[in-house]
Amino acid sequence: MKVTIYDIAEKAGVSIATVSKVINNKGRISVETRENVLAVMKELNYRPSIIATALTGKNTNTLGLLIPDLANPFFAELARSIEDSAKDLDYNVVICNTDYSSVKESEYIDLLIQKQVDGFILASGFEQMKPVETLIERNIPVVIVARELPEFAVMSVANDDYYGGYLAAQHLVEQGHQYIGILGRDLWSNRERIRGFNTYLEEQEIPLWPNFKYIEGVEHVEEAIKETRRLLSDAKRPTAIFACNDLLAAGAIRAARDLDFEIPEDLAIVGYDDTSIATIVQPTLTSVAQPIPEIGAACISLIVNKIQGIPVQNKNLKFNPTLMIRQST
Amino acid sequence: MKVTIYDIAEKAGVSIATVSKVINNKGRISVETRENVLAVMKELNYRPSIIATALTGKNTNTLGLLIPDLANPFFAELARSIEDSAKDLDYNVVICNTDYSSVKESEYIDLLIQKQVDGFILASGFEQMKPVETLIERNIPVVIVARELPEFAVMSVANDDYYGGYLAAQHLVEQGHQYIGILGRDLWSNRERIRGFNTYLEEQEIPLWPNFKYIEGVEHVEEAIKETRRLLSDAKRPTAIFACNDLLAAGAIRAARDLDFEIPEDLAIVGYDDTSIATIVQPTLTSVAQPIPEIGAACISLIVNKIQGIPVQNKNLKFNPTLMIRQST
DNA sequence: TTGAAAGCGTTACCAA
DNA sequence: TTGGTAACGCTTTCAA
Repeated sequence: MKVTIYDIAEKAGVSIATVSKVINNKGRISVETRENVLAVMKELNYRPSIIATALTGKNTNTLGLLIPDLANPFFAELARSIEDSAKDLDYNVVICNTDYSSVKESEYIDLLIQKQVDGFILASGFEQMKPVETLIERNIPVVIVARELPEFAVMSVANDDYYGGYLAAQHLVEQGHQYIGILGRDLWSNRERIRGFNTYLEEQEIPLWPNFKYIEGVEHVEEAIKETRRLLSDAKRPTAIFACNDLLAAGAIRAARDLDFEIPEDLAIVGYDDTSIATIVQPTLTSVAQPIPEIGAACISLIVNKIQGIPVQNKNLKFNPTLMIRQST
Repeated sequence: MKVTIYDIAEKAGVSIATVSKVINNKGRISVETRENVLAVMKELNYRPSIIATALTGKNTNTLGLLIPDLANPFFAELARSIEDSAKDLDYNVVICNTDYSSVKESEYIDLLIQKQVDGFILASGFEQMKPVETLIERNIPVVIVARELPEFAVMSVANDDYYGGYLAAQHLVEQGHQYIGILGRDLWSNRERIRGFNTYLEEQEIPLWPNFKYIEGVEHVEEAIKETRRLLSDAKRPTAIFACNDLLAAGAIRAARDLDFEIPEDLAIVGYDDTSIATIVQPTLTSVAQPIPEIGAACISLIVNKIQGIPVQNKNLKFNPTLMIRQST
């Protein structure tokens, strides 16, 4: 049923080798034969099997993307921008949700290796390094996005989390806040954000939040509500909150309003990622913006160059975040 | 570098045919040989190449998912639930954004056919039917999700849009509203939702909104803000708005508040999809809920059964939406 | 119970 | 400029 290179060869009265050459624009073929073959291909609506092609050692033009959770708007927007950029270069993306689970990370990597994807874009947490090492050992192109792995010589794309945290602190302090709560899960990128945040406070000789706790669990909004309640019920409550992503910030806003705190008068809030959430919440959310489309494009550009053997100068791209000031501060 | 069936065969001192049989649990193999081969496979960390397997006519265990826009939380959540369910059955999902573009729909379908995906889940608009017909003619499994194609004998999974619209109308009318604006793009599902909505109004002999216009453009929130402004500046302004998705509803909320309308006192708003947005906005949003996890699971179940040749009784699944009442009404 | 060999749709080398 | 053919890694049929 399916039309193969043999059908084309037969109908065009040439060998399959010749057909293969015109498909790939290789070798020397007379104009006539080429046009003839092309015509037959069009007539029969021929499409080479990528499967068969891949078996001979060529690429599958497929990339694996490991992401913690598509339902988190930041990752959805990142996945979207990666997919868009991939399409421009004729690549497809297999998206896998890991839920921050090391087991799933490892399973998916195994599976996608089996499927012979040309490269991996890792946006998952990877607190566990073994699967990534496997990739590197096997010399499979990898780009890490939204975090860094200084221990490895892998390509990476990220925003400068440290600087983003620094920006957030600076903004809040300039607004007169001294006592600032922090909301975030225990992830590499958040640790960086908090490190940048605290650095600014230290520079200003402002004491750090005394009983900071990382948030557990994946239900961002719910967790943030719970934790914000705790912070606000403190004897000496914070006048501002820095949330390590917009979802957490949305939870903080909700909790604050439930307790009849006015934002930003009684409590200022800064989020991170500047996703669509930031303009949907009320009041709109001041948030540290990552240039998501640029990040996505950079991932694809890095990995495709690597796949095609094109040397790149800078293998570790870092974009500057910017502070989007809105009503919440 | 890569370990193949030949390596296993050699090291185990058997033929590749034997190895293949133990891999697939076929034919009759002595316990000893089987265990020996298994041991060697484990030792060499052997993984069959899915590419090579596929070339022999077997499945790729990969599904194509065409979605209009991952950045829309409804589709992100749907994609996530589909991916989750797929993983449970050892399938991977290639996610493609179409931006509601017929050209992209068609390009992606072509490409994924070339890549020999085992089936397609179509959540994109498909106002243009040709690509879908191609799939059907080629006898490639397809399930349509979030809309129906009564013209075709394809499998489908959806919520009952007509009933969802009806529910929304009923709720608003019961709250005393008579003059209700509608926000929605011109899509099949929205036409159904609006049809259901209007049916209820007609049953109650309430006149329909006189100058209804479908919304254009993809920037949901922005478009909704613009259109809501228009509605609210009308001489006889609506007291309620039914938005065909939560993003539009969020835009309506923003526009209303910008104009100092109190919600729900001055303007009630009902959304659709009950995505995470509904509990993030302020006030929280009354929304017609689709059972997204069930819908995702149903898609995968239908298509995998079809792929594996397992007959299914009901090829067109319809889930009942439910109304989640919150602060906006 | 095991294995030889053909076949899946391509590519690429080497001859012609 | 063209074509024959081995090779890619696996499955499957048929013999042994």
